[in-house]
Amino acid sequence: MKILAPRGTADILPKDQKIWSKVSSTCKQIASEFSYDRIDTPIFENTELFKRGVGDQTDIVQKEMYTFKDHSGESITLKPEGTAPICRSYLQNGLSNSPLPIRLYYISPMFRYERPQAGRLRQHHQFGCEAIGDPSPQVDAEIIELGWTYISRLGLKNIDLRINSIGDLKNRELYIKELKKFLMDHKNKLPKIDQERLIRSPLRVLDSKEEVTAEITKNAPKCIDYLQNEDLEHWNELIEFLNVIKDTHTQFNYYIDHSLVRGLDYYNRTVFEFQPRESTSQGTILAGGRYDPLIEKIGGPVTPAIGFGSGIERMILEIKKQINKTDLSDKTDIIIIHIGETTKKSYAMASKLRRLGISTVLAPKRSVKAQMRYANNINAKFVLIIGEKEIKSGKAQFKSLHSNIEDFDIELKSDLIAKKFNDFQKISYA
RNA sequence: GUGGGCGUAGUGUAGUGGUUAACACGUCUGGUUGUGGCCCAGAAGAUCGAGGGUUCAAAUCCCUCCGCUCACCCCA
Repeated sequence: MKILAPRGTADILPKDQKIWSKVSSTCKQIASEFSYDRIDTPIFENTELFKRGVGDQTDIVQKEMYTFKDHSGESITLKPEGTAPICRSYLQNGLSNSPLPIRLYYISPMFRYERPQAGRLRQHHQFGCEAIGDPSPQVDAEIIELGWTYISRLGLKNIDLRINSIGDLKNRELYIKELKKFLMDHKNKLPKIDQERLIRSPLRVLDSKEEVTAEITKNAPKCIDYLQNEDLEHWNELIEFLNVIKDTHTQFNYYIDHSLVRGLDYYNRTVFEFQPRESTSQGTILAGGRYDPLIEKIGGPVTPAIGFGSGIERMILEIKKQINKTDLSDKTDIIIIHIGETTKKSYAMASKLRRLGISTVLAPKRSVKAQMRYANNINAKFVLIIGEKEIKSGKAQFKSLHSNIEDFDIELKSDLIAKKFNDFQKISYA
């Protein structure tokens, strides 16, 4: 029986490493532009953190966590999301004593026991940013702009921001009551699944995929109509900020989505998602919101905060969908072809060239024809041919496989070869 | 957790009861003596996802399991 990777996990193969490192270096670059500092928290945490932070009744905690007891009987959970651990670390390490808001980002694997499908894995990776300690809408705007900058820097087009406000707990309760009342009036017309949802979590009826329901909820009461005082002010001001962002980023586009509700308990006020315009069901590539109640829930002082998480695998899916597939794997700069009893000397030459920063391989010991074929098949840029003749004369043939540079002889000195190679590189980019 | 589709060489597919499972791409070798890409010839590579059952005979029919995939639930 072959051993396979566990369900819902994936190897990141050599051919994909280049795009992965491109995405993660973009994360770091953008975070740094916005002055966010990196933080890493452990892969696992005490289970209690997620129960209190994410919410005991959420699907994530109820059925999706990788939870186990360690040898001391402690209940441990592989992190299903990034925000609660950051807040835990923020409290534990006294980051609350730094000038607030503090700006943090992370890149980390996440674990959720779910049924895998396109864009959904049991282990996936998230890039996330959190700004802790500032209640004002300018930070909401900053976080959203950061997310947008990240997306557009990766070259993605046709991505929309959906945004909504779910206010605070009090007006949300009031709103839910009104929404329930409204939906009850149409209960008989609702599909079974939404009748159930109406009882379990009425907000979910809003983003139902049933057409009948969508038709009905068009006229449903809207959450933002129930915002009051500071919540309303916050919302209105955020919209102004969004318009500022729109003025400075040509492709930026947002729309208010009254059906947008998020599945984690800690959110309040601002919630948002970035989604490709033509996306399937797992299309959301970046999502977040304000989570002012969270830190208090896990035992800290009342502390406002906002952030987002972005799935790297989904991001890469979207990049692959949108951007022409050029061969992204690294190319060999020089391959050395060796004939006769020159293998040791050729080996030494490869070694020297590498130390000069040139990606070099020694061709496998086969016939010259086969070595050349190999050189071509791995897409090497140049070939250096070393035979007994060359060792005697001290000069070897240097040959380009792609450009129309003519073959020529070059002295068998690594620094000269390296220099020549680098000169050619410059020409080809000019 | 629920429901649909699918598992045949590295990859993509054909084959729907009957002799050594086919094709394309990829890989390797060769097409005289030390030169790639095109072309030609050849080779290697598959316990037909696993286990069980029906049958004289199973890749093909049935059952179970595993995996992939799509949708739902939910989410990045």
